[in-house]
Amino acid sequence: MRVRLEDVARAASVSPKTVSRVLNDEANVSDATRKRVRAAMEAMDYRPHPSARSLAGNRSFLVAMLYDNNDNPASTYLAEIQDGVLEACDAHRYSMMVRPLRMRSDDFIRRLDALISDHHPDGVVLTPPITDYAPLLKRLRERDVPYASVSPQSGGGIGVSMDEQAAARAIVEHLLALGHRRIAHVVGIADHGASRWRLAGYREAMAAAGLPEDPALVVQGAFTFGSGVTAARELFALQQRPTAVFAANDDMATGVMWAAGEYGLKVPHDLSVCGFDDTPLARQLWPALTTIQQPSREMGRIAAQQLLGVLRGRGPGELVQVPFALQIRGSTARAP
Amino acid sequence: MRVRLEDVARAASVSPKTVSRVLNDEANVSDATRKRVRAAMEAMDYRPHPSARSLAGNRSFLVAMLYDNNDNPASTYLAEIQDGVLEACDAHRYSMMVRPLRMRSDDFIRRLDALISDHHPDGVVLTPPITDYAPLLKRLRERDVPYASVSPQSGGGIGVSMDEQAAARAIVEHLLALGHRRIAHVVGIADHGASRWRLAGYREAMAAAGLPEDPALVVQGAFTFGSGVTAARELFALQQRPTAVFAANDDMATGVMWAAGEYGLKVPHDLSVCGFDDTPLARQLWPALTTIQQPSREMGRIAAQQLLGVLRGRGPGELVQVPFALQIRGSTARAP
DNA sequence: ATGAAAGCGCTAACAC
DNA sequence: GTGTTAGCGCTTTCAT
Repeated sequence: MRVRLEDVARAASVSPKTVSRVLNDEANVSDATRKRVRAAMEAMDYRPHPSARSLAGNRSFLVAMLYDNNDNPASTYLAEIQDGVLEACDAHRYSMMVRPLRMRSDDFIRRLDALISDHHPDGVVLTPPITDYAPLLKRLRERDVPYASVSPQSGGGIGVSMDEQAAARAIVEHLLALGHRRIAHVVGIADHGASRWRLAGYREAMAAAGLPEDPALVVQGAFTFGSGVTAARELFALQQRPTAVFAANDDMATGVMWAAGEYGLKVPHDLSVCGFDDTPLARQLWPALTTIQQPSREMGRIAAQQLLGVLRGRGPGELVQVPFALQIRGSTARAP
Repeated sequence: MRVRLEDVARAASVSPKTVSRVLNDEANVSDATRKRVRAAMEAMDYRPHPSARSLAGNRSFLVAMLYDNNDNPASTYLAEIQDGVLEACDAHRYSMMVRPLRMRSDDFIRRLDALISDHHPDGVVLTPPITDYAPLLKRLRERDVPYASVSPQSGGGIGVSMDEQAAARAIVEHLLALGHRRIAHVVGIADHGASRWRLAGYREAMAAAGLPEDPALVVQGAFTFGSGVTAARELFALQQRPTAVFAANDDMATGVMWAAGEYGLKVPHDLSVCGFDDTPLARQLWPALTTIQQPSREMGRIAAQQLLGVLRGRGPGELVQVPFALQIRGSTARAP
């Protein structure tokens, strides 16, 4: 039969309430008692019943991870974040649920409300791009649901972020160091923070090198392979082709490499290409892709840790900054 | 304030128990009453409290999806399955949790036990390769936890499967039709069902074409890009090189294409390459990869539906077979 | 076909 | 520092 809190209490010769206190790391239990209760729990392999706990305590020990499955980033990226979040939740014996939501759908808020009413998560972790969706944030605050964000655009909340602008700058500086001057940039979906930062980093590096911005070299993409192909065709049709292309993510960079093949351009001999994210794909291409590595798994873990800190009453939480790593591979070489 | 079952009962002028009956689709409620109660629920936007429900009813309305995050398949594959499972769970107002587990770890069963004791899932969905891990299945049966499998090797249980052997046969027949005779196969991780079926299909097609098996043309891989590269190098070093390579998944096929580049072999002119799974990568390579498309998302949904059918007392469930689709792309062409 | 009473396993509020 | 009492919101069992 199931071991209940009451059984532990009897075994440790204390009241149920005391066992509850120990279980929840509350104060006002003497060290001796605490130890005795812990031993009893251990010996009996006691597992608190989550439903009883949440019913009585009015908290669910549940964290929901929200993501956009419409114009979402690469599935690898999300999978890694998810693993990180899960890891942190496990460590604190919280459970996690995942919720795909469509930001561009008009019943977004209704679905969010349903999630909250149906499952009562104690908090949520937000992943890009919904990290910056104002109506969502507003609703979460209205309903008093704490949240932590992965790579938010604004700095107000808690969670984790990476200096994407500095990373973009670093990758463009790498191209500049290889002697490239006509460097193009393929932009991501307009309102995503990722797109803005990477574009800003590109501009900053170009300006610092004394290169005036050539609007023809900045083309719009949409984070997909196909949009990379289209953007690259536009670039290759120019009178003065770029000698290097920095795409705002690896998928678009792959599209650029594909289009290069169509145009008979050899990468990296005729054209250097680089991306952003370091998806597994980046290593599998031939030549392998120069890109920026994000510690996605760790970012997921950190965001969840910040949220859990708040839920467990361990202070207000913060926005943690993580480092990036420039991965130089075969797709970039000296300018022709 | 929260609307409770009792409030609905009052509004519909019935007892709480009757509302409960309606909520759970039980018998012994007159149509008129049922309708009235439903209307009241709707009007008040009633949401049953999941914890109260599971505490009193001794069921969690929770489905756990188990996967191996050690030698797991591509993350895209799992992400799609996950989305499908989630879709089915949502439709029946079950919640879903995901659990990475390491099959090759000695505390596997302990972790499984912890999952069951801590979260009390009403059932679990198993994904390859843990679908076939005997100790796991045994423990689930011992603890009376119903499960449904995605692509199990043995036919006893419920879930969903695809005729992978027929698919492998089809892809090899495609190569044969292009005039290839020296067709190599890169095998996946030995004990995975996927590896066995795909190898069996290869053999079957070759035998049917009257080609004796050449052991040198069957090399071991491990489902990873790197293992595809290694396997291909082995093949290209042969006196008589193959003119086509069928790799047991897309990642390995990508490795084969990479190695072909190293050896100066043009795909598909000098060498045809095909894979299995139709990951997004397959379309992004250049040339794009001929492969087998699995309806992963739908498979996840179907597996979950079968499980939910059992949990909801809707009969015993079955092992549903789904069709595959041969995707012919640029990586395969007439034999040189 | 419907209802009354009891209780699932835990925690909140309040004693002491 | 510890215990007592009364629920949390639902389902069970057993009446009727």
